[in-house]
Amino acid sequence: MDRARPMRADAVRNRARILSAAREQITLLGPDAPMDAIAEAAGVAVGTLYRHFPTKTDLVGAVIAEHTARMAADVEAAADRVDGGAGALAEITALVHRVVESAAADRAVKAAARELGATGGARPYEERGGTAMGRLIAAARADGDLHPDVTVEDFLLLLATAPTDQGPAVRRRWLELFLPGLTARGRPTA
Amino acid sequence: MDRARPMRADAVRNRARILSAAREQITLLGPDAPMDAIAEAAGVAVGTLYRHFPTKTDLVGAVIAEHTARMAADVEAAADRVDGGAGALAEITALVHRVVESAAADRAVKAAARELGATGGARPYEERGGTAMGRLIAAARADGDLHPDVTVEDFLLLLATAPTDQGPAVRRRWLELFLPGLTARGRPTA
DNA sequence: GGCTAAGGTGAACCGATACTCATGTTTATC
DNA sequence: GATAAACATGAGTATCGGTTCACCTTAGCC
Repeated sequence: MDRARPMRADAVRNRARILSAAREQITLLGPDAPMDAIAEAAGVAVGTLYRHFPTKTDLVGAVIAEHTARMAADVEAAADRVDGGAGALAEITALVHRVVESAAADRAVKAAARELGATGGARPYEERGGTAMGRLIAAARADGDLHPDVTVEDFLLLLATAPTDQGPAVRRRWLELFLPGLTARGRPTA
Repeated sequence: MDRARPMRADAVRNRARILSAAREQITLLGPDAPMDAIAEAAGVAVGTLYRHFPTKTDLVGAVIAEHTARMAADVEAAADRVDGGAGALAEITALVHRVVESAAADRAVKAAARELGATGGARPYEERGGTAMGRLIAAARADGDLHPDVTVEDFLLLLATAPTDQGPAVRRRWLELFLPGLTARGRPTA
């Protein structure tokens, strides 16, 4: 593979512009942002857009794949810091706050993805993030800071249900209510 | 007011059928269920549908108003039981489970309402529900079972973020994680 | 039973939006 | 700097869904 000759320079540039414009316009106009608007924002004709992404589902999928990759990298970095001796629970708490804010910023993109059934190429990143999250959970549990039955799925649930359509203050309050259910002190083991 | 003569019998019947069909079709086909599908399911022509509800927003608004009324009645009943001597925290817990399941059943309707900005005539019911919820909170706090800083808004946040797009088991787990943040034992007062 | 206003009908209208394709332009290679 | 393969263009197509309206039907009252 990789037999094909490299993309032409202008094609590379346009592809990047389209991805950026898609994220921008979806955030601005909502999940139903028209392809025409995305094309115009990218400074490109619709036909070009469709050359790079044959379908809107493909385009949105590519945008969430980028998002997921960023998230996964953040989780991995946190797990690495914990391996380096940092406090696991503190890392998790800070990470969760960051990830939730990040999800809120891209909430329209996620809505578009759900609406279209777009998974893009996000799957591998999801797995990497999940693995790293598992490391963090194990470390925090070893410290005795996390309730023993807490799993990666619980954190995905947290991520999936965070109030992304409200302000940061609401999310902080929400986490203040949610996180105790995950910690050892917050919820009795019984 | 109420000066107008009563609705014709067939009009009353059709109105009810339309509301029922709307709920059914939106649940079945998603938030974007076409008006034509709703009309057909109601056994009525589109024109009739538009006679009763001039706009899709009005129709969806009427459906969520019904939903909200049911919820509010449930909250008030619980508050009344607590006034009658029932345990406040237990009532709240059971209530929250019921309300969340109910919200899950009508999740597509709520999505449609959000999408259209339809508030319908739900406002008064929201207020009645809020007032009753306040009574429940006060009672539970008096029992020393609820964290002192918990408000009605916190419960609205819970309701707004419940994972309605997943199975009941996931919601049970989610509540298991969330509720400790509201109780006195679950979260340190410090 | 006949009258009339309230109610019902559904084909047609209209705007929006994802997607196509015939044609023109540019990059990269020799 | 000429050539061919990539790439870009954007007017046009197809479809879909909310809404309208001129005309028909029926309930309810005398």
